[in-house]
Amino acid sequence: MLDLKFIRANPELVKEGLAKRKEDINIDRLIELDEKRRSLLTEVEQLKSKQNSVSKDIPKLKKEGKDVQPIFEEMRLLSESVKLMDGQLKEIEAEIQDMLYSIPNIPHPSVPVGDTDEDNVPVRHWGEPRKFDFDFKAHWDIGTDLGILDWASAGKVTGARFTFYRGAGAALERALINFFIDVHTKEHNYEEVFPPFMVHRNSMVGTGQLPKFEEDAFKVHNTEYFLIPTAEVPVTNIYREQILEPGVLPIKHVAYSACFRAEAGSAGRDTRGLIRQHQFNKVELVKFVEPETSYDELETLVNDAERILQLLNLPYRVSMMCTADLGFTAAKKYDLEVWMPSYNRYVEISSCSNFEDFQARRAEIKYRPAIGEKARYIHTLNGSGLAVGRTVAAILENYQQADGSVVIPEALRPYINGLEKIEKK
RNA sequence: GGAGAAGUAGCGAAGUGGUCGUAACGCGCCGCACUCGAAAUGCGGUUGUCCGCAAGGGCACGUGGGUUCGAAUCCCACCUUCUCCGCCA
Repeated sequence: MLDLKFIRANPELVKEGLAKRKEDINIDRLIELDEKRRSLLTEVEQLKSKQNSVSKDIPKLKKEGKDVQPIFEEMRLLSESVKLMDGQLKEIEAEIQDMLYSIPNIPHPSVPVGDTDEDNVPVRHWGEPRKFDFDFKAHWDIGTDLGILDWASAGKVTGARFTFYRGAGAALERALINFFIDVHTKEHNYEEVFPPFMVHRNSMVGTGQLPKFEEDAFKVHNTEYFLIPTAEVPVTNIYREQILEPGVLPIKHVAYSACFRAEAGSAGRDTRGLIRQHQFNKVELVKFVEPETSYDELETLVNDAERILQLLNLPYRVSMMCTADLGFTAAKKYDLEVWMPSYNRYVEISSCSNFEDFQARRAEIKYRPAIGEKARYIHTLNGSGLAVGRTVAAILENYQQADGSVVIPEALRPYINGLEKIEKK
């Protein structure tokens, strides 16, 4: 959410930002509503002030034995017009709030303007895509052939876009989760959190999934709860409606969670394999930082996520997302994209974003720079560190052997009982 | 799921229809004094937010409604926490 005062003071800047995103939102209408609101507010507050001062005098007058009935009559009328105006005010404020909730973040000046993912800008590459001297397979075939990914059972038990991991596959998934968390807690100093996988509506609004993207989320029947699309939601909302004390920033959390996404509008895309599931595992990094440091923190966040791919020796590249791929809440976003032989391209495995104060303003997260100073909004950032299912896919494809087996990356072996290779039984 | 109790400043807590919510009192925190320094003591300060250039004003006692000239206080609904019972991994 943008600051209404900022919009009021910089309407052209906001319009430019929206134009870069091809968003058509009537900012003039918003400013007009804001003006209406403020004049109505001034008016009703004057009436309330009168109400208060008269109310204060009534006990005195009563004590003096004066007749207060005429004053009651007058005040009743006053009270009625206050109620009426409060009602109008509430309507205007609701409309303003709706608009503010639907305005995306303004892209950072360094973000390239673009129309499609083709306009994203590769920043750096790491590792070389492997040259195969045999007919390599896609991960869904590798997984099926090794008996470690069971699509058929998941289809029967639940439906499309779900899978069973079996045997060494299940162990691999579990090992990756532990490996990721260990690297981030031990090497990068993140505090581990294990969050609830369901949250209520306010939390989803706080991080920006709602109200605009309700069709992307799974809502739990008979409750007001939503299945989380990412651990970002519960973890960021830990600090909702809070003023953080001086000295506690930066706060860094790493959280494993299952993630649930309806994938509305993605029918027919990536239907095979682990790339686009309704449920997947992810280890998420979330940072709460002072505004002055947030862009430096974004760079280290990306580095923290990259470290995992380097340890696993998976070739990847880092891309800066253009305005078309930025997402609603981000001011700037880097994707880590891992080389996926079956796609013959790099595939997103982590998104790292700086939201600046966009989420903090929605979720009311502030900090006090020093004792006695005024509270300010913090900046929030998060990034995948990494998506687990996609990592399994990348390992299966990049580490496959001519005989159909898959070598386990060395760094991972301590987490999977020293297993060196997954072979067909 | 059933019964009961409770939600007021960073924490504890007073206030049960008005003239103390810039919210008693206590703790904590900040400053000053005393001290070589510290402790103790004393004095002062210490919520957030909105409108406004300012002066000033509005709002907030878990949340949302209602009653009333006036609500922390009365009524209704909901949320959360605690205790007991039931059930359960």
